[in-house]
Amino acid sequence: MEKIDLSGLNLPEKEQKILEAAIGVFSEKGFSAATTSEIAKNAGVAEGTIFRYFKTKKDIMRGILIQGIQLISGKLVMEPVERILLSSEDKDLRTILKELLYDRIKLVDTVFPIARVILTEVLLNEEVREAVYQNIITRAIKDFRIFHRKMAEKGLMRDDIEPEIIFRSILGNMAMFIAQRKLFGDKFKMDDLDKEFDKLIDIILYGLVNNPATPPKV
Amino acid sequence: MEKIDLSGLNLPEKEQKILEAAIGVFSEKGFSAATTSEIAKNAGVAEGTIFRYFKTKKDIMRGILIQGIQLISGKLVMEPVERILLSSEDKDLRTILKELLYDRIKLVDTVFPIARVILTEVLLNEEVREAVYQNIITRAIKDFRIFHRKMAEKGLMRDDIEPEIIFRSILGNMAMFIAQRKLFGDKFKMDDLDKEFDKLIDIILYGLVNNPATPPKV
Amino acid sequence: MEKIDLSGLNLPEKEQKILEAAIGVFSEKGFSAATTSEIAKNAGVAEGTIFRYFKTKKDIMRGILIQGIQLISGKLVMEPVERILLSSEDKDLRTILKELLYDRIKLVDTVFPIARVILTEVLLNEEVREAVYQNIITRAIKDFRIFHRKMAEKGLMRDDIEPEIIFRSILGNMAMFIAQRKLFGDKFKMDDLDKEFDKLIDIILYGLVNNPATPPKV
Amino acid sequence: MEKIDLSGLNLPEKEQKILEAAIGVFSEKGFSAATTSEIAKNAGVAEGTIFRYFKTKKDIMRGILIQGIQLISGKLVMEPVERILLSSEDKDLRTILKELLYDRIKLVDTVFPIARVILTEVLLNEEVREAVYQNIITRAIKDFRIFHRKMAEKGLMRDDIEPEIIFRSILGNMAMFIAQRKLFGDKFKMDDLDKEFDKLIDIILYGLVNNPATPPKV
DNA sequence: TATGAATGAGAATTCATTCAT
DNA sequence: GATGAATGAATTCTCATTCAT
Repeated sequence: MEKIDLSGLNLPEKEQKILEAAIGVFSEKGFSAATTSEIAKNAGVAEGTIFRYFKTKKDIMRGILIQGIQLISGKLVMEPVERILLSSEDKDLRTILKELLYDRIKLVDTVFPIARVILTEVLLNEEVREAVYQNIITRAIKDFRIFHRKMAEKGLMRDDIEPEIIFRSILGNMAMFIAQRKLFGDKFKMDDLDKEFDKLIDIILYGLVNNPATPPKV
Repeated sequence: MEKIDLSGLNLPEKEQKILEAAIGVFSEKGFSAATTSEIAKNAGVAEGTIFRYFKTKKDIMRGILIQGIQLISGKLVMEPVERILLSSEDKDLRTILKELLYDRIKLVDTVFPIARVILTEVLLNEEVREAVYQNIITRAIKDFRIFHRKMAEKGLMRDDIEPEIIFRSILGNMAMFIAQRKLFGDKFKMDDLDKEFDKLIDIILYGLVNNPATPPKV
Repeated sequence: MEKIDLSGLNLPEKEQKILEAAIGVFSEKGFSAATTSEIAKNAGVAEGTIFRYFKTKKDIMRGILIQGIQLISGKLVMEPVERILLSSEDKDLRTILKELLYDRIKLVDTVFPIARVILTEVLLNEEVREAVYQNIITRAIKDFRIFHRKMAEKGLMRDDIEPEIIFRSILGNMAMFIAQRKLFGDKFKMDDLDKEFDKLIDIILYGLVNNPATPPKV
Repeated sequence: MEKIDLSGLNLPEKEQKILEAAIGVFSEKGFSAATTSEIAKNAGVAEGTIFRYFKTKKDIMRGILIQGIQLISGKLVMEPVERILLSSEDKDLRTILKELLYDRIKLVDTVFPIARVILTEVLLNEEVREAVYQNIITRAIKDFRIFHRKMAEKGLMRDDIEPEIIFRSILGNMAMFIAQRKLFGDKFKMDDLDKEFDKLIDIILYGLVNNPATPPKV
């Protein structure tokens, strides 16, 4: 079972173990099909112990979402984006994007289980949707807007379409790329990761039209 | 509750009712949290009746997937794509795409519940993933390849990147667009659908770079 | 285990069996210490069956209280009292009381388990107290008031003390008599029931003072 | 929460606190529904500490019963009755009874929680019934017999009925009076306590018959 | 001695599935 | 075929009790 490391969060040892185990089980079976008995076994604690840390099974999910959203909106979104925004002064868009994507995709790779838990819940649960929107999406969009303005001012990014829509497109491209790798990875022969990235970025940057003005790919 | 119409499939009346009800309940609660009792109530049959048509609850899901995949790969993928391929001789790519998307998005709108059921299962269930891959994805890619070759030959679509990747990009853009509308629809003020489509297509076609060669949008 | 017969209530067969079993178990162990598993076993049904008839264990208690209060306020209080009131025209108070007590005590004997359940709950549960007060006590007092007025008019019952207080005294005497028999029955050698009744009534009628005017007991 | 003071018993401080807390919780919820965790919280000790003083939860109940019975049979029964027996030489029965009742009822008022615990257990538990019988009832009856003989010799109390039965009647009257006050106190408008006592005693002494020989009440 | 985290047996409750009608 | 009452295995959750610190 894939395990995600929450040791950076300074939770009590058992709580951390329970959350990590729960992420694994929820990720594989979904919330309803997961049992507290299996979570306990995977966490290496007694079933009763779970309920000392989480009043109900639902509260375990809440715990995951809180930690997951924190993890994602912290490490995953805010920090690297700000880092890249600050250091991107003299790089071209392709380089920046590639750097960004590299970082992002590696990260998503490591947080895939928790991301899948969140995604499944987003599909089924209005409340979680709201939380994700408030805590992840709005912050990401805010960050992207700043980045977009900077790029647009330099003439590197189009300005005729709202940044939200551009952001959505980037997200869609990346999400599909990740989905393909994680869910159907064995079914597509892929080039090495670097070449894949170049193609992905190329599409994101220039679209699918055969444009003579398109600069040559790396 | 959203209801999907399976009357085109010539199933026995009760079986069809049960499937339609199950799609609704599975879509809202997920497979495990859905109860056969609620499905029965929504279908207007006795709980026992369900088990005359489906040996187990899992078999209901199988029934949905079979019908859903059939529905999607039939009405949703093959037929319209072929229609567009045959009639696209003298249209430019934007027109074709817009037509295609219009159709697709309307369709996805109507089959959203079943799509959500399939998507959730794809996330959790290797077996379903396999079925979806075999029945939907490969067929769609095969179709797209034909379309791509035609477009590339006319110089309307780039040829330097594999059609699978182009297809993935289109899919990612569309999926994100739909997800935004269906899951967070109340949170974004949108233009009217037509303008949204234009922007979406514009991004798909030309990417996010501020390219002087980009033709003016409608 | 003592069993009470609820067949006069026209409940569904299983519901009746469950209630009867629950009365037995609640009566012996109290509500909290009773388990649904034991109730099921005593009722001869599967544990799950209980929850088709009663949503929760608390609802079983509610069912008992409803049936019990109905039973008591119907058969136990209203009907016989009215019967005795109507037929008491030419009897003296001792005869009436004896008749009344005979009837009451036999009845209480048969409904002892349910009475014990109600009594225990009355001690612990404000809500039940309220229900008992509304449904049993007020009705009993109302009846007694009518009876008291009639007796007082004939000069057979004292009129210088509120009927509620007289009623309370009768109740207290009877309750203690029953409690002694049911809870400590093996510890006191008793005369035969008839003699016991005479003494009980004698005390109720004339008190404990050595009153020369006291008529000779039977 | 009502708290009973056990400081006269010279128990270790923590044991006393635990017993006092347990009386409160048992009295409100009954034995089974009470949790050791709540007892610990109310006692201001850790949950584990309870089990240093009492091997099991049942042993807490045993501790309460032992202390309670001791308390009742000591302070409540023996001492005051003896006091009254010794000092009653020249008082009439009404005065003696009133004095006795005043004392008793005040006392019962203060020990209501523990009395409720004992009563509930008496209803459910044969063992406790036995202990109460041996330690409280027989002693009380023995005392009352002495009192009764003295009164009967003076011609103040009837001699034609066994003292046990007279005692039972007094007890029943008092118990019902207390029950009404404690359990349904808010539902009956009462006179002031003194008048209530007079009526109660009047009924106990003279019964409910309209007896011309009955002396006028105070 | 006191603590309170951890335990796990046992309780209430749910629900897919069966089957007599 | 259709029904829905009955089932009981499985699940979540509680809580008395233990024990390392």
